[in-house]
Amino acid sequence: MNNMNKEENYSEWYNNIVRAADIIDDRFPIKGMPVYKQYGYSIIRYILKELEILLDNNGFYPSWFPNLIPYDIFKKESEHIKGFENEVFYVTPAKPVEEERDIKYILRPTSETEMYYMFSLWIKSFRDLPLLTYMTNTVYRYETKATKPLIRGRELLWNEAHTAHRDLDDAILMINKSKEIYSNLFWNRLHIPHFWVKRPDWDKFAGADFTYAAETILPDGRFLQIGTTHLLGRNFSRAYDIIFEDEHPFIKIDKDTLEAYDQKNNKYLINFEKNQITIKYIENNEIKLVYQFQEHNNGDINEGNKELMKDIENKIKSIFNNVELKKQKYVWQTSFGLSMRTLAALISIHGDNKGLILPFDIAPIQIIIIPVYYSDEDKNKVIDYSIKIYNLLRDKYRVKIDFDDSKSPGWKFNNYELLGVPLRITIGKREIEDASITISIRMYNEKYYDFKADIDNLGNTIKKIIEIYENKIIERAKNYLNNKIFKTNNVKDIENNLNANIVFKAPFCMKEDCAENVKKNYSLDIRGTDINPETAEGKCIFCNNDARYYVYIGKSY
RNA sequence: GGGACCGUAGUCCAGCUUGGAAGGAUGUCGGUUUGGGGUACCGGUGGCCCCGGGUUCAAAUCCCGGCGGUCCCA
Repeated sequence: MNNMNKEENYSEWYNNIVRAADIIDDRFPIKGMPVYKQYGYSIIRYILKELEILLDNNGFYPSWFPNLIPYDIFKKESEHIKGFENEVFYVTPAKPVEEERDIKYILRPTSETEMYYMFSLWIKSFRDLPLLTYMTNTVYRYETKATKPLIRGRELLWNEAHTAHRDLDDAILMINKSKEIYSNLFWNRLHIPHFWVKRPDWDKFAGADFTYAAETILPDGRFLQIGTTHLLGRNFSRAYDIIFEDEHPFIKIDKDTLEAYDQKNNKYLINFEKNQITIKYIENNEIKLVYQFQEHNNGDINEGNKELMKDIENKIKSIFNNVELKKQKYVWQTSFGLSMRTLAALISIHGDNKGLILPFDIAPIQIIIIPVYYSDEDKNKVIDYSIKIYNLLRDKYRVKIDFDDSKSPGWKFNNYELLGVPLRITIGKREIEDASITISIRMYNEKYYDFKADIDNLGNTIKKIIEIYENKIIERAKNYLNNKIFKTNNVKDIENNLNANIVFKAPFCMKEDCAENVKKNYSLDIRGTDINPETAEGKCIFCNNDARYYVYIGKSY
């Protein structure tokens, strides 16, 4: 290993550790397509398993769609193709490509298009909704820039979830649910500090109405997106004809009719705002919200209350002449994904100069038993005793004894530290003599911390020690972001800290050309606003236009 | 999109400027030793010097093209 100093040179440390700890082997001769080795792939499987259990518990079911997508199906949604067409791998069946029409298939860069083609065949009734499915798979994007194992590659191992809903409200609930699921995984299982931002419009997923992203910050002060969730609205259902017949019709009233009606009748309160039309109905001197339609609806009005709906349906029909009642509706959709960048974040944030540090649940080896002996006579006793301990633990934990005679105990200590094994049990003459064991905890940048324990109450002792171990990781994770975000109202603070390995939070105008200037002048990205935005009373620190919110600004992967 | 640097044993690298017998460390294998924080020593093993073309009596070395990688800037 060249450099294992995380503080000194994070990038080099990272590249070294993913190789040394047997996560990946990137000598496979295609750029951005490393081989996942047994130890790394095991960790990945434990992470994905935790995620899949969470999805299953929330009503999702797994599915598999082919790796190839017919080119003409891929091309249906115009915004989507704009975002991806320059980075897809084209596949042709044993024939040289001369023109575009020779391209038959693409390797999926993400699965919206192929899945939604099928959704349109599957979804016929409101009873088919919501449709919730996920797929753990690989997708392919022809990255031309620098690739980095697990962070940016041409083959991307991830889990993508796709949903279809009756209405906007239900889709929004799913967006929130997806954030909960991901944050649950990040905080409770993996202890990865993160926060959610809303991407600026110019940076949202191609084909989405909006995109939320879970961001963390790596030790070098750059953002790493570890999860995203998109409100797809009805952009894809329109392109792929995902239409269902609903219980109630929606009511299409043209704007002129509504406005004319509003002026001569005060029974219905019809309110036009910037992006929203609200219709309220007065009954028994009570004002009830009847319809609300936002820009997503694009002229269609969603029902609120079911019973009221039928009633209103008839009333509206009797009042307006040119009202159109339709039960055929386009579904509302969301999609969200979580890639093995999660593992990159886990390695980068928890790891130290000795190697990996893994949350207990996802460690491929949770407890390593290392026998220590000086003579053949001792050896037999020590190994018998080790097997005895192993048998006490094997049902509950992933435990392993290292019998390898060709490596010294010291070598093994260092090796399992590198692999991030949480607990180590050392067994030698001393332990046999007083029927004890020595349990040690993997510590951040320090030697293992030793505990002496009796065999009698081993189960409980181990449980307590696991708790100590986990709490140490959680404690560090909680404090991790404290010094990484610099909140400021002064552009000088940014200029003076461009090389400080931190990100900034500052009032920003949300204009794309201003963001382009920031990129040009400082090489910083406008990453997005908090999910619950922090109001800024003032001016954009870059262009001095009005700024409504604080946004996150920094370098990113 | 623009630029800089790099590719030599499984790994990390020296050699290239000034063309002339492919080197070291590490790993790996055999052995002795050692073992509670990467034991030490001895012996062996391992190379289409990234690929293709060119210049030359002669190319790891110089030139052109490609492939692969690292980093910086937009």
